[in-house]
Amino acid sequence: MLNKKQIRFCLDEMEKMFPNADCELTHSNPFELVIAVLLSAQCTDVLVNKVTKDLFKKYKTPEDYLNVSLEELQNDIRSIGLYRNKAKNIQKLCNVLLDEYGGEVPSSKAELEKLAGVGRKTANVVASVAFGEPAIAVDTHVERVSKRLGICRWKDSVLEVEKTLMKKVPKNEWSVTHHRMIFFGRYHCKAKNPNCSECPLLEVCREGQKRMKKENAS
DNA sequence: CTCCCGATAT
DNA sequence: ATATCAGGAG
Repeated sequence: MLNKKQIRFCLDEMEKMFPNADCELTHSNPFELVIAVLLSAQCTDVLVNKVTKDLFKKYKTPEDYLNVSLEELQNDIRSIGLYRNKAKNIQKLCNVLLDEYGGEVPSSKAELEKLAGVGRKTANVVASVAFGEPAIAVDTHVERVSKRLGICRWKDSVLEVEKTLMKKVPKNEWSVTHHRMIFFGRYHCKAKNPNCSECPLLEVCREGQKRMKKENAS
């Protein structure tokens, strides 16, 4: 496991690599962000943005999503994948926003997590990006990077990864760290061909050193 | 744990 | 062909 000093080194190097890391989901208000993050499950941001470009022109309010049939909404988001669940969840979510929150998106993580299709990760993203609340959303990239570097254990659940990160990263850096880890995972420490040979974190990365050793042997 | 699921990279 | 993508619900 990495010690405090090594983790500090990782965070600083990630900042150098991605000084402008930020949310890459196109949105202009909290409601659009909730929809975008819900759609982003098991799907790339690039594809989500492609779909929401037209979607957000057609649907501005919760009422708009409820004034069409489920089939029509499914069709409008079909290329995203998992579209049946996502369309159903969007309409459920819109009903609750109108019934319980006056059509507005709640700002607390606890309230967000009650919404259909919104789990812990999505709630963390919305609370952090839309409302400035400190949070570390653990998605596939944050999980992979944390485990490869040795910030947490391989067998840890996403919740355990989040707890570890909250403990080891200063609270005022949670949101930026979360975004830097996503960029690092998305563009450098990729799932398939991580660029270990040109990685500034190699000296502290257990997985990177293992991969380099294997590469030299072959 | 399984299922949902199309687009893209490799 | 197959793995992967800002996961969540049952």
